[in-house]
This record gives sequence, structure tokens and C-alpha cells, in this order.
Amino acid sequence: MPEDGYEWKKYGQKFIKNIQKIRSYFRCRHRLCGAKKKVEWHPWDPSGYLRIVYEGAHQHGAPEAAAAPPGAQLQGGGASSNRYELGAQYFGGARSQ
DNA sequence: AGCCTTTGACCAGCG
DNA sequence: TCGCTGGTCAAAGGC
Repeated sequence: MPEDGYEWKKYGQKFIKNIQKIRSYFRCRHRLCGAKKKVEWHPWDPSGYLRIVYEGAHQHGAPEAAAAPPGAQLQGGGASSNRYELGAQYFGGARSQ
């Protein structure tokens, strides 16, 4: 579980045959928060390729650590239907930063 | 006691 | 209409 600065609660995990990847479903610890996060990775990939997909925006204060990851502070928009696709983020070793 | 994590089952949409 | 996939919720166990 790579920490991106926010607090998440895992509520599900399924293997998507369509892409042959495992997808974990995370939700913000606050029920009133419409922020969600999906992480998918290759179960047999020893590298550490993780695709973090952020959905929605946090409706409560965000931790200072949240300002660490690039592109994660796209809060300046609308809590309607903004999809934060941070694309392929590399955690666990391939981080250049 | 509270919180978090994990697995199975259920529901909805599509072909 | 049925089967399949994707997504979500609930319950149990451990720290």
C-alpha cells in the first residue's frame, strides 16, 4: 500500500480479466467525502507498476503530505465529475523523485 | 473498543 | 433472457 498523502479505506479488490490486472478499490475514510481511488497492477509483475486513478475530490481538509505528489492537488476545479488520472505512477522504487 | 484489511456474494448494464 | 464483467457492501479476524 503506497501512501499518496490521503487516508483511504480499501473496500474491494477484483481481478479484471479485461486487462489482466488486479484492481483495488479505495475510498476516502470520510463517508461525506466523494473522493475515491482505484489502483491496478499486474499480479505477476515484480517491478511495481501501479496505476493510480483518483476520482472525485476531497470535501474536507487535505493533509500537507497530499501536496507532495505532483498533479494530486487538482482540487481547484469542481467536486462534480472530475477524473484525476495521474496516469502510470511508479511507487516502491521506480520513483525518480 | 475502534479501525483496518480481506473474501464472497449481489446488483446492474451490455451483447 | 442469460451469462459475464465491473463495482460495492457486509462480516470476521487481528493489532
